[in-house]
Amino acid sequence: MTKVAALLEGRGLRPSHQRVRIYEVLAATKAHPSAEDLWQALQPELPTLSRTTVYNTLASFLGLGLAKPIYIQGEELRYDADMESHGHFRCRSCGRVYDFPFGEAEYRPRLDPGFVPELVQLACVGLCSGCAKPREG
Amino acid sequence: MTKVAALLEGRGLRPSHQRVRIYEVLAATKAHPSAEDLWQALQPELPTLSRTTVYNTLASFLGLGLAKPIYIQGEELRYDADMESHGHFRCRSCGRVYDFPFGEAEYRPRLDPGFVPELVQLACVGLCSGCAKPREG
DNA sequence: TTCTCTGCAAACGCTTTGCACGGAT
DNA sequence: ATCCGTGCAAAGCGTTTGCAGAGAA
Repeated sequence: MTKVAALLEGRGLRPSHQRVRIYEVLAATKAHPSAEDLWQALQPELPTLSRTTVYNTLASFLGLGLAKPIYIQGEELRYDADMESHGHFRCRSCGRVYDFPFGEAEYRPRLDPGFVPELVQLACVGLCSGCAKPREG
Repeated sequence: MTKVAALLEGRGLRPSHQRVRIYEVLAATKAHPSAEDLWQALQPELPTLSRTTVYNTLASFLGLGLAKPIYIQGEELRYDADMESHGHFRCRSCGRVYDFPFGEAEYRPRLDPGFVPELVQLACVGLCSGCAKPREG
């Protein structure tokens, strides 16, 4: 039993080959893949894998706290197996999404009394270091 | 010529009755309406108004800096005619979206060197004052 | 056998596009 | 007469749902 299989089983999810591989691919990347990205990445080794299974599996991961959804400006939903609190920076030139650290404490919103924040998300759009200075370097 | 008509004309947009009314309804609310919301709100007075026109018009407003798009956790796109910088709080119980003040300066993300943020968005999900303490008051 | 998982196909909700009519310049 | 604006209908995209067959327990 692999580590990932044990992890899934520990959350009450049967560690099917599909689920294990979807989790492994998701956890191995920092590219914040969409469902489609994951499906494409797995096509070579699992040519019969259906998008439905990817969607189903990702939905289970979200419910079980194994992954977080990343909503970026009306784009397709992306997923992240890194459960640490962090912000996301999307480069408007190359489209890549980068993490950056942030403690929720330092971005505490100035809400009216009685409002209870449960989730604080910080998102940036701009130019990444690679795209901002193409002539330097 | 009304104030709104002049505003639209000043941006090079012909102040048709539809456009003027869409802008007026958008500017008069703090509810961050979706295209569908605006279309519904205008049905009584403009029963022939099409959704397409609402979408077209809102797209022009965005392009001309007359409104801002609000992307909330995979929900339908909402619009805001308030161009001031502010965060959005969505109550997960009642679904309402509230503004809260924030200067981008106080939420400056800790990005790696070379990254150039152009837009910083802070979004919260939680319970609003009305839903957080239903028994008090 | 029973129950979950899988995956095809169809439906779905929001948004965009193609196109033709109509009204303004 | 020429444009731009409008609005119907259809397409598009990401995602969800219905259902039947496959596979594990």
